[in-house]
Amino acid sequence: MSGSGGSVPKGYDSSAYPSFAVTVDIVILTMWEGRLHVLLVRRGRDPYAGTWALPGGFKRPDETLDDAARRELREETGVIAPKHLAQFGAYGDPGRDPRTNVVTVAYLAVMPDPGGLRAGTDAAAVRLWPVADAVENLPLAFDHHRILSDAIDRAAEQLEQTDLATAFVGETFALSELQSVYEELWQAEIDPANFRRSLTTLTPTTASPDSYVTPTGKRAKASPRGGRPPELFRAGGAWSTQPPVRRPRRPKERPDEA
Amino acid sequence: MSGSGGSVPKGYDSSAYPSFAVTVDIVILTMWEGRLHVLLVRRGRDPYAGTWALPGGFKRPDETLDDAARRELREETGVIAPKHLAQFGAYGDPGRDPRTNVVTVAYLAVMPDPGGLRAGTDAAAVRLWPVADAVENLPLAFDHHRILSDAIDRAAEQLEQTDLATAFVGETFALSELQSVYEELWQAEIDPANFRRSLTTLTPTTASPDSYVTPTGKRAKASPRGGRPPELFRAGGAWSTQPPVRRPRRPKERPDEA
DNA sequence: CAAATAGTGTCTCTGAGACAGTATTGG
DNA sequence: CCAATACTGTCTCAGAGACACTATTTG
Repeated sequence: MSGSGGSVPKGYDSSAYPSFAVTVDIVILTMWEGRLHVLLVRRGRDPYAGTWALPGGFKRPDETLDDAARRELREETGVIAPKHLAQFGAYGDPGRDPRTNVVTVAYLAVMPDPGGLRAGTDAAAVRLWPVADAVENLPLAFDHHRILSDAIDRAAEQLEQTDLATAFVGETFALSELQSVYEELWQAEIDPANFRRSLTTLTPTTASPDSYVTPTGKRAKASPRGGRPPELFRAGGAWSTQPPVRRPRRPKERPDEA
Repeated sequence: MSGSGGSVPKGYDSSAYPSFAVTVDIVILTMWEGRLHVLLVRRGRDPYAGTWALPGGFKRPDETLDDAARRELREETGVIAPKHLAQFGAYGDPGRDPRTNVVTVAYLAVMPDPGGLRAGTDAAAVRLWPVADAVENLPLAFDHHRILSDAIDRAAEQLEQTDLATAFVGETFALSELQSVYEELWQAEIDPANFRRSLTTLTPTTASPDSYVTPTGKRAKASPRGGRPPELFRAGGAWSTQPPVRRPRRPKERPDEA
C-alpha cells in the first residue's frame, strides 16, 4: 500500500485506486426471415477499424448503466424501444482493449423484426447477421465473440424463465412465429400441436386469472407457398407468473442406423 | 462531441472518456446451523465507517475481474477456496459511492460451513449473518442491500440449473443437509422421500453414466435430539449434465378455513 | 389436384408429489 | 417407553411428447 495519494477526490485518504474506462456493449437479437439474427456495426476507427463489433460506447458519470445502454443503442443503431433490455455480464480482462483499461458491461436487447432496418445492405455500417454465421465465421472486435456467445446462452436460459420470447414478436403474432423463437434459441424442434396446447390452455399448475395468449380474431396472410392463414394472438398477462414452455430435458435421439 | 482531448493516452484522438474506479463485491453464502447465512464485514473507515458491508475492493489493471474477486475474498475474509465463485451483475448508478464514480462487479461465492469462522463473535469485523436478518433488518453500506437481494435471487435460480447446491456442503454430506439448502433458498418445504428418490435413482430422462450422489458407507453421528444416523454421500458427476431437483412450480396451497 | 401450413383430438408414460409405514438413534 | 430423524414402498395424476386426423390456403 505505498504510493502517495495524488489528485484524488477530497476526503479520501490513502492508496489511490486505479482508473478505468467503463463502456456498455449491446447484443441485439431479433428474428428475421425465421432465423435468429444479431445486429452488428462496422467500426469506423481504430482499434479494429473495419471490423464488425457490438454496438456500444462509454458510460457517462451522470447516467446509470441501463441509461447508457439505451443511449448507445439509439445513437449507434437507431433502435429506440427494444422490447427487452437487460444487463447480463461484465468483462474486464487486462488488455481486452489495446487503448487503455476498459471494463465493459454487456446488455442483451431483443426486438421484433424491424421494419426499416434490413439485413444484407452491405454498404451500411449497421446490419443484421445470422447468429450462426456471426458465432462461427465472422471475426469480431475486442472480446465481442465471447460476449455474443454468452448473450445467446443467457437468452436461451431466459426463454424458460421469463416472457423473453414475446419480445421477439410484434404486438400480434402467429403461434408459429413464437415457436420459431424457441426452436432457434434452443436448437430443438417442437411439436406444433403440443406447443399450441401449452400456450392456449391453462392447467392446474399454471392457474392464472390471465392467459398466455389471447386470440385477436384476425388472421395473417398465408405464406407465399400456401397453407392455411394463421390466427393472430396477443400476449397475455400469465407470462409474469409462470412461463408456459419448458426446455426439453431429453435431447432428440438420433436413430441408430444398421 | 465537443471537448478538447485533455490528458488522454497516446493514439486516441477525440472526446476523452470519463474515468471510473472499478471494484468487486462478493456475496458469500454458506449454511450454518441449518440456516442460510451471508458473510459481511464491518467497515473500518468512511464512507459508511462502522456499517456492515459486503467484502470487496478495487480491481487492479493487471488482473481479471475473477482474480480480483478471489484476491479480495482472501484479503478481506481469509476465505481461500470457495466451492463456487461467479459474477452475477454490475452496479454503476451515479452517486452509489459518495467518493467518486465507482462501478462495481458483484460476485456470488458459496462455501460449506466454515470450521474456523463462526457467527456471533460480535467483536470481530467479520461475521456470518442469517440472510433473513441481513435482508430485512440490517443497514448495509452503499447499494449492498440491493446487491445482496440480487445474489440470493440468482442463487435460487442456479440451484435448478447447475450443481450449485453441492457447493454448500462438504466433501461428504447427509441428504438432509443438501435438502436444507434447497429449502432455505426456495423458501419451500420438500418431501424427504421424494427428494431422496430424485437424487438416488436415475430416470430415463436423467440418463447418465454417473450418479448424482454415491454412498460412502459411512454414517454421521445422530443429532443431539435423537434420530437415526444418516448415511453420508459424495457428489457424483451427473450434476453437470442434468441437475436433479426442479423448483416447485405450484406454491404451497394454504387450506381455506371456514 | 398436390403441397404447405394451421389447427384438433387422443393416447401413453414419465416423474413429481402425497403419504403410509419401517428402522435406528437419544433421552 | 416416546420423540426425532432416516429410509422404503406405493399410489395418483398432471403434463410432456407422439402422432393421426381435419381445415384452409397457394399454385
